Amino acid sequence: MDIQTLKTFIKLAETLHFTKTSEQVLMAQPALSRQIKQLERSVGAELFRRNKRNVALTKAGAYFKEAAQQTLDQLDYAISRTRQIHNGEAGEIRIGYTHSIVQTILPEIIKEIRSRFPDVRTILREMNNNEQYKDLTEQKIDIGFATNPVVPKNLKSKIFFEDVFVVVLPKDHPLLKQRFRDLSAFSNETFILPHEIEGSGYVHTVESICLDAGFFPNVVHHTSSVNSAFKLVEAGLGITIEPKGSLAGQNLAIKFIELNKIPQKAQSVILWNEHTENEHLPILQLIRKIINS
Amino acid sequence: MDIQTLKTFIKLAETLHFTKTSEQVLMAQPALSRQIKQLERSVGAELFRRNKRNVALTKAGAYFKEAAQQTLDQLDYAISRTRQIHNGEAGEIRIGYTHSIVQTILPEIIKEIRSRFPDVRTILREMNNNEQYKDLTEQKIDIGFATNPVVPKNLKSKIFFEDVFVVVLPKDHPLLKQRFRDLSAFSNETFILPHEIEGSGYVHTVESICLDAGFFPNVVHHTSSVNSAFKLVEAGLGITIEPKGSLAGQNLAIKFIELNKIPQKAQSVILWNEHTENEHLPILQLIRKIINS
DNA sequence: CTAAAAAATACTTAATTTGTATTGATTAAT
DNA sequence: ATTAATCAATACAAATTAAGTATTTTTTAG
Repeated sequence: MDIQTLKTFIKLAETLHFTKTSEQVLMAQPALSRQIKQLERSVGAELFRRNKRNVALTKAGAYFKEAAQQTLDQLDYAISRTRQIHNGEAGEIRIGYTHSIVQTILPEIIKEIRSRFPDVRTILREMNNNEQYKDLTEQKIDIGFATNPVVPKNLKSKIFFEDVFVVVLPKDHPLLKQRFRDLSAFSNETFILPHEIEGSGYVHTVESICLDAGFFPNVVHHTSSVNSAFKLVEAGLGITIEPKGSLAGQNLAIKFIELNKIPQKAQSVILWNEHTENEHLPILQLIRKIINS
Repeated sequence: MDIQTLKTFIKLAETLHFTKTSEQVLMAQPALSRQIKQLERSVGAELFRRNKRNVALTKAGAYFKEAAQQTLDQLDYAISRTRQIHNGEAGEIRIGYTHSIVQTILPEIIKEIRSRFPDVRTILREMNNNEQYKDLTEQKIDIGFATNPVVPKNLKSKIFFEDVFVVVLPKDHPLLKQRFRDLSAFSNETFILPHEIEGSGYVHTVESICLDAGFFPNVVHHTSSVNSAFKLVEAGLGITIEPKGSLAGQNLAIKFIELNKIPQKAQSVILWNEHTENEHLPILQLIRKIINS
């Protein structure tokens, strides 16, 4: 049984006229007659009542017309939905991200994906860099947003945002009154290292900043969130080094000094697995457009 | 796009093995490869990811498999339901009947139809003989049960039950004490004619019974139901002539005398239109079996 | 009573699909 | 490391299937 045959049957059931229908579907009348007869045989029911001149639907035919129409509608929907999924216009995209990305560009990306691809469900999961490597490799997520990652060679990556590091100090810190020259002035301070991101080069990057200034940081606190690190700084328990963007929107008694002369930067990186199905290409392109603007 | 192709696709989506699937569906492997490729073209999406040795479903393919399965299930159901309707095993049958049939065989017939053809919806409508002729001709009902009908020649009919007429009298009627010879004894009585059934020969039949006895009945009341006729008889307002079966189950102060010598009988007749679709043939056959037993 | 119309047949032609043989490429085994 | 085996794709010929043309039959309209 052919789909086209069902469509033709429905046309015939509407016109109840073999000749007219055969013209509409661009085939010869005898071919139509045979096709319908064969359909009736394969369904196992008389669908039309013919009396040499008039054609009428039987009860069975009337029912089958409605049912076939429904079936075809369902199939049409399935096909277009399948095509959408193929084109990355539907389905779902699973995104892993580190906490700090939420502070920067992730909300905008999600908003854009939702408006451009309304049929795509975005599944978000906060995870550290290591987990992103693993899930990308196992194709459990489609895109990762990592922070200062050490990218495994089986994954592709692109830095899309770089931020300068700043030294964060309580607002009454004595060194704020002097002109800042370099980080060595803080060699005797106690350090609060921001959120420990496993598998990232983040901690290592901060350490290397200090080492470049000639000392190894005396870390006394590890915090899980940026804000709690700032709270500790405000309370005078130490100082910290953070990307400048982290300070946005807080209202604490802290000050910062930009480290714009050092080579280290806080990097936001997008990660993907090029062996994953390329359905998400349109979304990757969209993201590329956003992060380049 | 062919239905068989969809079935084959689903098999392949399950085995993920062209060669095995081709054996299962009894076709050569290259044919299967081509068929699937053509399916992918007509759907407009890559359904399988092949890398020269392994076959895997794409996201789109996984979705399409589920959707196609649903579609095929729906079509299967539609086909079997269509076939059922064709065979008279499903759908609906519309039955018209006169009041007096309810007294006799109709309940049994309905019960049997329901148990033998559970998927057939029985639509019952009480109507007089004339209405049955009209609705049968216009194919608004499928079967009619009429009482003493004058059958139009475009309809088929079969008498399935004959009842003797009885004269119904109040239990203290003087003539009950004498031996009954013939109806002429009641020539001076006032008559209550039972329910007026339009278009039937019913009234005419009763009249002819009296005429055969040598008088024309003096009708003073027309009643719509058998029971109210009996009530009037009980109250002494007159006598009536009814089929014997009508007396079943009543508990009034009335008596009856059988008219078993006269040729007139109360006839229950089944009517149908042979130009109607023959889907109801199995039901007609069932009814025939019931009324012959 | 004739002509037109509408669906079904008969027969030929065209198109599509299938199968066989083969290729290319990858994995497993000796 | 080389060979054998496995698996899907390609090429071409064969067969099946469906389509078209011409014709027939029956019914309705003028």
